[in-house]
Amino acid sequence: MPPLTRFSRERAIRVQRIIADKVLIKPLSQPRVVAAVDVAYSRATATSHAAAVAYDVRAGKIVAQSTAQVRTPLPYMPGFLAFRELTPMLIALSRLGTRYDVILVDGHGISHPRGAGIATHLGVIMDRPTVGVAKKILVGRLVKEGDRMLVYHEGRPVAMVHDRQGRWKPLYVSPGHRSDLESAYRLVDMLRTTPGLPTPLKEADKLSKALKKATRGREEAPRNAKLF
DNA sequence: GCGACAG
DNA sequence: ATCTTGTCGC
Repeated sequence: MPPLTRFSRERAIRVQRIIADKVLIKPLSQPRVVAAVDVAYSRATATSHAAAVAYDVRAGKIVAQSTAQVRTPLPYMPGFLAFRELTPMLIALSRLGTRYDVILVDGHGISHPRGAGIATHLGVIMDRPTVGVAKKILVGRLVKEGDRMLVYHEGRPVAMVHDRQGRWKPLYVSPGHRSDLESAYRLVDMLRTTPGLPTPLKEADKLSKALKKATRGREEAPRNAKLF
């Protein structure tokens, strides 16, 4: 997609301040269906491969999945991930064709320099509950608080560490939108039955990589539909 | 100036 | 995240 405007760090920061202003922090209700989204990249063709899945908690299985492929618009810049991969995520989710109660996103929510990680962008733009699940800290410092580990930034807790008492690799769970630390953590804890990612995110990860592999070499990079 | 830095 | 062969460990 030929961008409508050139990326501007200053404008992006203004957008993020507006997004952060709209975040709603409140407990999640018990979800019946959990959606998850992930994006894989083909650097050589500048293609982004997004995958979304819907996981039925009671049935314990994936009940829908969808994908989207677009031209990667920007290089990765820490703090601005949403401007790189939000579009393919939104397209994939729009194609899911089933309802869901919350969306898991690989990346941070409010644990971000301006309180507007990709999970927060997605949640605010869709006005739906989202939870950020990251493998590495972007901002803040670790603080032990009783029996758990939190990430504090600018004087407030912005993420909770999920590490199963140090037996698994840690994940950093942060509210995106319409969720809070405690309920987001409990959701991830419920869905993380193996040492890796929570089941829905793991499935979205596998699907995005399978899509990438299936597309390798045999297709031109997506040109992205014109907006008008 | 130096170090940090989701995916 | 991606690229990429052989190699270390349960």
